[in-house]
Amino acid sequence: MTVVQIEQLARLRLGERGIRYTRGRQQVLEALIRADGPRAAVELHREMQPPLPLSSLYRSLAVLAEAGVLSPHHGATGVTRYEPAEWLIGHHHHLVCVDCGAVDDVELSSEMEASIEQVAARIAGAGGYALTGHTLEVEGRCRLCA
Amino acid sequence: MTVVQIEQLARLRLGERGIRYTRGRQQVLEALIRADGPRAAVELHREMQPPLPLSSLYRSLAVLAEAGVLSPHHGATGVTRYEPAEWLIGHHHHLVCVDCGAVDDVELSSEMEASIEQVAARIAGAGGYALTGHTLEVEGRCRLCA
DNA sequence: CCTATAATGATAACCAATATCATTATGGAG
DNA sequence: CTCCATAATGATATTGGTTATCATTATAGG
Repeated sequence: MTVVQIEQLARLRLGERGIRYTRGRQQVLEALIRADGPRAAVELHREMQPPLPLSSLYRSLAVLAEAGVLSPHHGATGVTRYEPAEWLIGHHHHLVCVDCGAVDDVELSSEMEASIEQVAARIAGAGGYALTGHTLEVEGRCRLCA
Repeated sequence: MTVVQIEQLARLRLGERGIRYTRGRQQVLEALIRADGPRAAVELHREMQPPLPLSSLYRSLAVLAEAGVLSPHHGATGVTRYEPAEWLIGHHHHLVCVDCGAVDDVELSSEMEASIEQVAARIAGAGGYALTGHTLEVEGRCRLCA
């Protein structure tokens, strides 16, 4: 899936809900597509050119998440990171560095994914929950922090 | 493992580090042992009798986490929940309600746990990380929110 | 082109969490 | 047991990420 294709789908989804795909929101989504993992508002603000005002940035993130285009992830120290939703960039898991907090996206082979899904279904069933999703958070020390 | 046994181990660990196991810290740990899942400072504050001051409560949580007695978990809306570390209450996973935010602890059969560990090791290896741990977060809707 | 509505962005407000610091409690030495 | 050095407490102030407010600006449809 190319960047353009993803944007196409996102624009469509927003259109269905009467939400405009404005320049600012485009900037945010594109930055998140290019990033290879979840990013926080402050991080995006630093690396965006021109730098969207923080208030608009936060609102854009909230709007896009509300529309299901972005998924929020809650990391350490109370910061919320966002990335394009799974229906846009595919189902994946996260590899988190316990030292520096870096987050990498990881895709699994279908066999591994299947075994995890099976476990998740069992857990949900045992607890009387209606399963809606799962994430395997793998923690470790990245090469730089080793 | 009984509550008393867990407290014994915690007290020992604190003692090794020259940290006192005071009444306030005891209250916090006991409340978290009784709770069957992670709890936030505010939640503990509500259900503790007598209600430890929030400032002390936050500090106790930080001290106990720093000493490795508690593990922090970062949930939605930027709140941090704590629970006794796994070496005290055993390795487990979390079942999170996407609606009300309730969190239940779940233990897996050794076979399921083994398969997840295998996947985690693969992921860490592929990303060049030194594996330190993993958590499978299963999301669903609890019975009350169904 | 006009108008209704959505989006923006500067500013203020919010709230969980942390830092400060004077006071109190604790455990060991004498 | 008493004294003392040190740790812990708790009221208060502060921080920092995030959200709300609201006047201004931009956009889509008629």
